[in-house]
Amino acid sequence: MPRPLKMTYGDQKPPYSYISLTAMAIIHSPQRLLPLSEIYRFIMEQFPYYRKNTQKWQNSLRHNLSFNDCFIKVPRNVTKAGKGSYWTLHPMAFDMFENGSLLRRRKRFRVKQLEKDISNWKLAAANTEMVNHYLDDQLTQMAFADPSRIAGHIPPSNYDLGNTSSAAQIPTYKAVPTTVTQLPVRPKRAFTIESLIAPDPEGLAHMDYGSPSEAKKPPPFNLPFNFNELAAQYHLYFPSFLYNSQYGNIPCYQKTPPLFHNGPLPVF
DNA sequence: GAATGTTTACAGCGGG
DNA sequence: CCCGCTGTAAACATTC
Repeated sequence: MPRPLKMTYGDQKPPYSYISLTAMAIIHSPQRLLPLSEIYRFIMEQFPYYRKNTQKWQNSLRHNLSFNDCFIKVPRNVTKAGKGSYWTLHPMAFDMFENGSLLRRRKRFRVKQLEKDISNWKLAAANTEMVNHYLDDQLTQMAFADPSRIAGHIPPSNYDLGNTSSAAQIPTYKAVPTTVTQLPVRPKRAFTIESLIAPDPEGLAHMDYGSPSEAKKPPPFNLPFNFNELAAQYHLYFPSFLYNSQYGNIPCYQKTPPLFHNGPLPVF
């Protein structure tokens, strides 16, 4: 029986791990994307315990950001100077916590190395098409050099959170034009004819995911913190962007707004 | 120099 | 007892 959580902790240490605290901060930011300093600030504002001994716990927190695959470093826009990167949550990291509780993770979230590489490359490439094409070339060369190294690492289609097609994407090692498909997320529904043909619930059918100016507001911050609830919302805010590469559909672990559209690149 | 990020090491704890 | 998760410390590199 889990210990009931209080709504405030005063100067007492809250029962959340650094991973949980960081996840809270990120999810409660309007863009689900925060620089390190803002993560610190959120934690200090919400939990007075962390207003002291800042050197110690901030070192631990940085260690967690680097060490855990569930956090993704997003490079700053190259045209926007500033120190440090932005951090976000890996979209597939949401089932880490038991019953939505942030007290202790069920299982550490890990990403296979090559998948991590692809993800990081895409993020690193987000700011310039030129870099993006360069990295595609690198992947192509890698695949030609040693296809077996790629094959076992291609994410299955269930990484596409909004797509109902089931066929896993098989890498073909054939150069194809690079395009990006943005798929709006449709909420899961019962597998019945009536349910499947019914229109999306009001407010979801016409949701615009793509406009930078319409960054969705974060949900209000309340304790105890229900991770599952917010995770569900997170996927509404961040539909999966499938990157149609020569290896099949690779998810782009990117935040809204979509970074590979034709308009001006967003400035973080 | 300070902030940020990476890595290694180790200890405590709980579960299997 | 082993293993995995977490917290802590520390060294070091990078960037502004």
